[in-house]
Amino acid sequence: MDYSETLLFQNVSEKDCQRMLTCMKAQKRSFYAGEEIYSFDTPRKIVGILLNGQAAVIRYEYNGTRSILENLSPKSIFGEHLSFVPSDDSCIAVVCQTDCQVLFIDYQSLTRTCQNACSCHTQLIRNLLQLLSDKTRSLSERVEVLSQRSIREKLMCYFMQLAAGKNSSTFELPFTMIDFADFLSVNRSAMIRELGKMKKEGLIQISRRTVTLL
Amino acid sequence: MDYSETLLFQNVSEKDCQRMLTCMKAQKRSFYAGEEIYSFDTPRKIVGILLNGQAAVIRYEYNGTRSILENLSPKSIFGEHLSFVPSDDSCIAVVCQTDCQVLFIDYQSLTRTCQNACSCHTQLIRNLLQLLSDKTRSLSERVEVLSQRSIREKLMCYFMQLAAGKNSSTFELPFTMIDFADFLSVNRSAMIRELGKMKKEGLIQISRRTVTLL
DNA sequence: TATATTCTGTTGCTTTTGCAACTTTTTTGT
DNA sequence: ACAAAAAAGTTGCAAAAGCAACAGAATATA
Repeated sequence: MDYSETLLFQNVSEKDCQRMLTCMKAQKRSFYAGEEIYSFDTPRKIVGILLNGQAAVIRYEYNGTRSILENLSPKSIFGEHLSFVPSDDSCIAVVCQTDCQVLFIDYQSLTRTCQNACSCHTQLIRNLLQLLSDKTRSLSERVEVLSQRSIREKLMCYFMQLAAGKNSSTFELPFTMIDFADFLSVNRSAMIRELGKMKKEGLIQISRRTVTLL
Repeated sequence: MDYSETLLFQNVSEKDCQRMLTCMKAQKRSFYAGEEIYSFDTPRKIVGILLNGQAAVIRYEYNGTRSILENLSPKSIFGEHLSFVPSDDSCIAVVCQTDCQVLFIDYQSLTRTCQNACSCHTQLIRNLLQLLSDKTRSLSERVEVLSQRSIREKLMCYFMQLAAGKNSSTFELPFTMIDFADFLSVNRSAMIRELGKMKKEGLIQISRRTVTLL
């Protein structure tokens, strides 16, 4: 794998990159679809970077409710330092939806210049800044959707984000309907009912996972 | 003002600090309670750092709905690069709730080493990393609250965050009831009704803005 | 200190959402 | 190509949340 292709090692030579990976106790691991990648219940001082595949931060409430807190695409970063705190009656984990590969890095050695003082570490921190800034942005988008009051408003808000992202009024939903409802934190059948109404009212077109805003 | 007291200029000498502030076209501005500090409608390539006072990121929907997307305490960072995208039927702004002071910095010169190549710039980026990591964490907490399904669950989730933050089961709400409802994205009277029920059921004690978890 | 304004808390009614149980369609695995 | 499993979609009913119009309390202002 060419690590310099990942955002984190952007503008770092492959050679420096390998040296730093050792220095930072980096581990690459592969997971099968459905496997748990990371649990926030037993937090470790590491960050994970999704190299490829699709994953999600999921909260399982003990009453059976499931919520998708965050949808992770390749190059997303996650870890205890950056994220969620499980409560007494829930557990939170990163679960992969497709097979995927993850790079785990020790957070301390990532943010602090090591004794070997690799000059390229500065570049690394700059890259990390970019990753975090992206994460902030995606979490803000998430807050925008979830702070909408009705199911219809949540749907429209998210659709507009997807449309803006693709720069097109037609786009694909990255979820099954089940996951989509858990992502919006609403009841699945109520959501499908609302989608039906919006379709009938001529607000959207939707077939399978393809949506068009009208 | 001693800038080295702000998180951003932590471990930077006052002298270096002043030099960099010039280099990064930093501006300190004061605002009165209720004033708009920053609007996401006409985004500028700057970040703001709240030096003191209380502010909030607020979305005004044209149908009259108001939502508090984020609550900003001193040392919080905000700006176009990190945050919210207003839609066609809403506008988003940072509004201060008390008098406050804000430091505005050009984002480009903050993240890129300038020609003068101040050695201390590395420290600055490290500090910025910390600010962003804090922001990520607070946004994640926000997502956790908003992804709760019922008003009661939202209330309890937020109360537990406040309790964890103060390390005490008694804490103060940082809002009026009106703002609190807008923060949880729920109807005010429904929220107060629910608080009443929770009190009656012995889940919490509440008088004015002081809450105790039982 | 009187008056206006904002905030808090109540209540009945309406609308939306959630829930459960079900059928139909699609996907997966052998 | 078939069976089994998972996902998508429907519906009636129940529960929760929203809304509007209040009254009383607290706060600000003149």
